[in-house]
Amino acid sequence: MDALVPPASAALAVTSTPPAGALLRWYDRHRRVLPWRAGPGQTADPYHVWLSEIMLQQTTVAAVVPYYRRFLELFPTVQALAAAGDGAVMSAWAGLGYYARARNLHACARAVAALGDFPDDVEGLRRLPGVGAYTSAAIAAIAFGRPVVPVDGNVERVTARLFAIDIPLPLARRVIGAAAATLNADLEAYARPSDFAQALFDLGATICTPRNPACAICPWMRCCAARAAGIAGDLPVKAAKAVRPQRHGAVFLLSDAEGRLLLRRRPPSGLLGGMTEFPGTAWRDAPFALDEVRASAPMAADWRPVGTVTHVFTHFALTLQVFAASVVQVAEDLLQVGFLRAPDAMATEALPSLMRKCLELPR
DNA sequence: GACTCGTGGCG
DNA sequence: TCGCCAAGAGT
Repeated sequence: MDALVPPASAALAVTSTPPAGALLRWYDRHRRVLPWRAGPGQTADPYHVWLSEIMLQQTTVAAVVPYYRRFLELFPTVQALAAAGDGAVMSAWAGLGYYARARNLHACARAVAALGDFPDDVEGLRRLPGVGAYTSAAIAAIAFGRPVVPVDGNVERVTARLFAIDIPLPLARRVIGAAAATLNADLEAYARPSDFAQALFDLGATICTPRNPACAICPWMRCCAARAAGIAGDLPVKAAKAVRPQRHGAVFLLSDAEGRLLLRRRPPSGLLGGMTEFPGTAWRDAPFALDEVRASAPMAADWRPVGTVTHVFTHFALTLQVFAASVVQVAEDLLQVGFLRAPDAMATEALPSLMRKCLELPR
């Protein structure tokens, strides 16, 4: 690769802005109906837009929808969310992943409640916890009609293809971002920032998809450089990913005479920060031998192996050996850091999916 | 810029 | 089966 002549230079010579009108007309006809989305010609509630945007970070629409509905039931307004307890918020978020989002969500709600309302421009929004470059632009465009183009994975992909930018990500971010920012130079886009942003999302989600893009029915097929070159499906180019290490651990399901289970709280930050878990060993590269496991158990008991749980995190895979035991009474000292919960109270605990898998093993 | 940080669905 | 992927942010 010749570093002095970036491959995108030729593509960027495509100076004509893609016609926003074609995309907007397509959007008016084919827009997705989503619970946080306002109807045609209506303006969405900033609280709804913000909540959905936080939930949608690195998360599919299908996964978000039930959580979004539940949050609105539990916390109908940003003030209600601000006034809620940490446990209620983390419990409602449990299973959705990336739990720093939930902690920042709560902090952000309190900040907005203190301000009185959401800031209505990019700069103000950008200062809120959990609101970065993308999300501030998305809320500003969708909820406040600011003429900005939020660059998420969809817009990144659409833009890389439109201009045939074949610089590998993440190096290509700046070039793609600069190209994306030109998309609303078109007056029709400038006049409908909210619809234009969401049209780009919908295009990326339903036509300009990562694999097998449906170029034949794309409203921008005539101005797409990648399509013309027959390489749409190959863009954007991504850097090779690191290998995912395999880690190991053991967890203990300890129940007392009343059937209550011993839980503990994880540290407030880091992996699964602030979430509930069953006590267990630290996680390490090597599997644990049985005698090691018994020495790590929270208290002496008749520990039975009940199975194995595998779980894949973003940067490592985890295999947990799960052990169960019943005792008449849980040792007093364990309740210094841990606590007991009845099985029917597990639904309202902030248990991450990893721990739910442990709980669901037949014992 | 490079890491960290979840989860479930899909080809 | 398994790697890839999803409306990224914080450090």
